[in-house]
Amino acid sequence: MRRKPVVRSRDAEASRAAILAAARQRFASDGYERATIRAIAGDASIDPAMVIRYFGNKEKLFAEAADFDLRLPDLTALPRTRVGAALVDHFIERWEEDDTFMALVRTAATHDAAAKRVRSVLSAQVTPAITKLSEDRSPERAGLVASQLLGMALCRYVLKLPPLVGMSRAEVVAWLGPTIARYVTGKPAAT
Amino acid sequence: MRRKPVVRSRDAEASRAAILAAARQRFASDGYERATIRAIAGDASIDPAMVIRYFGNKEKLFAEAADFDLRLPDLTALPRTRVGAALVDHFIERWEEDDTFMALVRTAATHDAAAKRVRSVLSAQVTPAITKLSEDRSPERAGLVASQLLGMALCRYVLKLPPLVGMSRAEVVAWLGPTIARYVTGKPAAT
DNA sequence: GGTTGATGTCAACACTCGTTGACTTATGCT
DNA sequence: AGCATAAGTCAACGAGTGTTGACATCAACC
Repeated sequence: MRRKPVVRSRDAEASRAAILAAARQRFASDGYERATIRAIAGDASIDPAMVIRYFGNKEKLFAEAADFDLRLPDLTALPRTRVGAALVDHFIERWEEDDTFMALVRTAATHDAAAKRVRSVLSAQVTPAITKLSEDRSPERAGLVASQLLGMALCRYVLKLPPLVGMSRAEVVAWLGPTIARYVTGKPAAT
Repeated sequence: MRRKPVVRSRDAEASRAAILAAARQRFASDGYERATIRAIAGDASIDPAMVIRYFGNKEKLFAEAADFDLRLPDLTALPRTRVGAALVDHFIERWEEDDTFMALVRTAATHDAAAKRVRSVLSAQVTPAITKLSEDRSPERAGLVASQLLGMALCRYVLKLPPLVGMSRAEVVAWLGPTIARYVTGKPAAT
């Protein structure tokens, strides 16, 4: 057995991390197809062959790069009236601090594996959180919440619709808060 | 000058139309990169070279295939209470009957020209319609409407989130109607 | 019937992609 | 020092891409 070296001029872990970071950025800004292994390797100042060595193939690299956590807070601790705004605010914060999310949504539009991943995030993270807050139909409620939050993310950060880009975070929260609140605990309109 | 033939066994117009139809379907289901000219030509039973002959290049083919009209109805004729539901219903109908829309959104996620197109649809078609209904801040209102409608389209038709796919059209209208109504004529929450 | 111009076919181009395998270099151990 | 192994380099592969230009074919005119 070889001990872990103290000084590592050739550091596999560092290389892996550099590739992963570059991959996230490329997937986020270019989508799956245009984010080439060569470009990612170039950003990380690493040979393309190393990318394959460390991750097997492009699909697996994406899978690892797009593995992330929504980190939803405990919403039951909040007064009911704050739940909508809190969810929107948390989501925007999470979106803006982590490229992974954008990479996932951009890719999900054209790549099936990524779409599958989004579905599993919904059912594994969003739906359970909402189940604690509402009495019935949590899956539908979670889907509705996703439709508004992902829609805002798409329009504001991917499509960059000018009116939405120009809005402050507080404005977005003020507009979307009541919508999300109604989706979580309210009712649909009478037909 | 040569007259227009009555019987056309070799019909340029028909070929153009076939290419355009095939292109819309491919762009809609595969996105820009994966919708190859060869695949489109194959679907239309036409040589790939003809695609270039008729449309110049792939970019121009997409531009023509993704040129479409939201066909927003005159909303001022409706009672205020029906505006939200009417907008949602019209949007879903339009989405389901025309591949062009899906092609546009799928591609917009990774292709800049397509994103630009979506922005121009917003400012040229949605914002004017909403200006007639609201007293202030129509661009922001239009952006909010787009965020919810495109978000639903993305989640229901592209990502195929199961709870949303399982909902009936009437249910979607009942849930989203009040949201859209508030974005068009209501106010944000007090901070 | 022969000519002409539009329509369609074919093969090839230059390029980029993901991926592979043989090779070289550096590092930590004995 | 010498060795074993991990880390990194390099060139190439086969496949697929958009695009081009030379050639063939058909329909309408003289």
